[in-house]
Amino acid sequence: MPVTLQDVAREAGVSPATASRALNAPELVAPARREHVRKVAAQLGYRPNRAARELITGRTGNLCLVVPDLENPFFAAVAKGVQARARALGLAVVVADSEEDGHLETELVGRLGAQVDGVVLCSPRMTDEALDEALARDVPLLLVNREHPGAASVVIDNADGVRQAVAHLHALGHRRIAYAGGPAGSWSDARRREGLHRAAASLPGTEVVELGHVAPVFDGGVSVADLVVANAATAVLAHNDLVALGILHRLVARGVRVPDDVSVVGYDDSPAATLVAPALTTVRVPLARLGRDAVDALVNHAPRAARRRTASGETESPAPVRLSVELVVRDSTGVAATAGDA
Amino acid sequence: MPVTLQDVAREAGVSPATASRALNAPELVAPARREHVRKVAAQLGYRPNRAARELITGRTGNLCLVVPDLENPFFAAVAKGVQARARALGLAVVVADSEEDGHLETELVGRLGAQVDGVVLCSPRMTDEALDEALARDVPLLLVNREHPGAASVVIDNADGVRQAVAHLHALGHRRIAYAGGPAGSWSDARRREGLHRAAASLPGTEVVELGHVAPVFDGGVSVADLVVANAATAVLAHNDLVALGILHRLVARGVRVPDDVSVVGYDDSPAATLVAPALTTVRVPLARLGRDAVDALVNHAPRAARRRTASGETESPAPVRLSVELVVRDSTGVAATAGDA
DNA sequence: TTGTAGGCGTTATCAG
DNA sequence: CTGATAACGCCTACAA
Repeated sequence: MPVTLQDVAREAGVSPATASRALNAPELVAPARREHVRKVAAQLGYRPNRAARELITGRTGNLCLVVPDLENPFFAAVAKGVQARARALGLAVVVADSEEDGHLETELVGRLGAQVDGVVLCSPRMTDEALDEALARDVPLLLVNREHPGAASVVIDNADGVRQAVAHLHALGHRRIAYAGGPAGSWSDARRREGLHRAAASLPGTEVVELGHVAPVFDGGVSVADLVVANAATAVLAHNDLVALGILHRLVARGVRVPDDVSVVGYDDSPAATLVAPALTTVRVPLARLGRDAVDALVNHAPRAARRRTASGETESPAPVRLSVELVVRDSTGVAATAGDA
Repeated sequence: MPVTLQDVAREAGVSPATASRALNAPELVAPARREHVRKVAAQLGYRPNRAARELITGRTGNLCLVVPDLENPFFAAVAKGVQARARALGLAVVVADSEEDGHLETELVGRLGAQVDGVVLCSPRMTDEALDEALARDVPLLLVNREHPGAASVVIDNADGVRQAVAHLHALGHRRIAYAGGPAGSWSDARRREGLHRAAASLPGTEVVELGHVAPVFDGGVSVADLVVANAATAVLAHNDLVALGILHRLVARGVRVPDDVSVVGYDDSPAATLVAPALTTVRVPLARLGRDAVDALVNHAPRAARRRTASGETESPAPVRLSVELVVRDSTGVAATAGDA
């Protein structure tokens, strides 16, 4: 039987209203009383009942974070950032793992969205239509790693990351570069593909070999590594570090030397990137900041309806927060001894 | 303005009480009415207000999970398991990262514990005293990876894991085995140390070199690798895979060959273990199951007071759920060519 | 500056 | 089997 505000009020010899104000609106209460009430509350170990408060204020003090895979270091890092920033704001975080499944994701947003003040939806796998529906609910929704008309979002400069990677590989002499893309339907993958082709086009003599869509995990990389060799590419750019690591693994197992025969570049600079030797050259993404900024954007900006309508009736997106990325060169690209010969 | 139960009741032409029962206790309502109410509720898109329900039932439908570090693959995997099982039970999970800090951990349990139906506390860093206090609150608490008098817990057979690892190393010819232990105060580390010395004692001629307490992350491993060499150990057992990977990394960087010069064994078999070449020999822990069983134990077993008092007045712990572990031999131990020479 | 009173949406208790 | 009615703990006009 927990201590209620009534208990505090009685013990402090004031009315419940005064007790409430002493704790939530200190400036409305005479200093002496205020302090007295607060002291009593502390002594009694009073904890406000969130349900009661929520019932009347409509606010839960909870955020929800939905990610495709908690074990993926990328999402783990974002989750950590979200968690930290939310805590600093006095908010708790309900986390849900959608298992890379757009349908489950949609269901989770619907179910959990009803009991929180806002939802951070990270790298959504759901369709644009499903996103529209989710947006239509009255929960503030913030997208990480995807843009969508009418939705607030925090993204990274996907295209610039691949541009930097390709420029680096080109400088090393590579002319035939394979791309192990992300999951089919991945928004960031589409952005990177665009960036990749644009970058290649601006670098004369550079060819891109598309390896198709790859599961964004280690085994996904393992399964496409042979295609890199079969296509006579001298370098490969992977959708994320895990895929890059898988490629690296398979390449080494086949006796292909990295980076002498083939250079490998990852994306994210997740903690996994430095676990291996050769260490992964990768595009560093400000992971924790992605999470922190997502919370800030959600709290400050996306109050209820992120979308607005212009005079002409079109839906207008709030400008996405766009974070820059930076190539980190390590051993997995090195200087490609044979690249020029290809 | 969401649809309330009142709306449903009015629309269906029944009282709120009947509407409530039709949805939550179907057997108490005449079939025809029951279906009618349910249909109306569905049409109106009725969603029960959790706050109102919680206010009267006292149950939140939320669990809380506190881990030292979300980015550690061990905890990420446990979190994933907790998350999955909770969802299957219709529960949401509030996740908190304690940043390996016992004080923060204590605070989080206190703060979040008040708003959930139970807390899964994973690898607690807090003191026994703090644990006692946490247990004294009226939130069911379940410990993962730690035992404590009066607390329900799900653990692994820590000692048996090191026993298997040492037996393996011994069979390979190793006689001088270094141990890179976990964080100071870590319960599982203490269990493993015990197991280590017992195992070594039963294997004649085997010496254990204690390397002290190591931060349970990659860099922790990097920082103790040199001690392995300095102590002329031919094998090293690490507190977890991350530490093992750090050791591996530094060893390779120094030109020490693995496993030819030194064998390395990890613990957990987290996803990181297979990221490298040589792949890590490690003690496989059923990570997802740890999370699932934790939720099950919390829900089924730890209703309010996990502790009971015996006739004699002692506190009695419910028997911990103990999961077995299994050594997975991979390339990082191999056959130690020089081990016998040491 | 403080107290009183009403109600947020649900479920539980009872009477019918 | 069904329907009033009373809480649950808190906040917030409104009145004093």
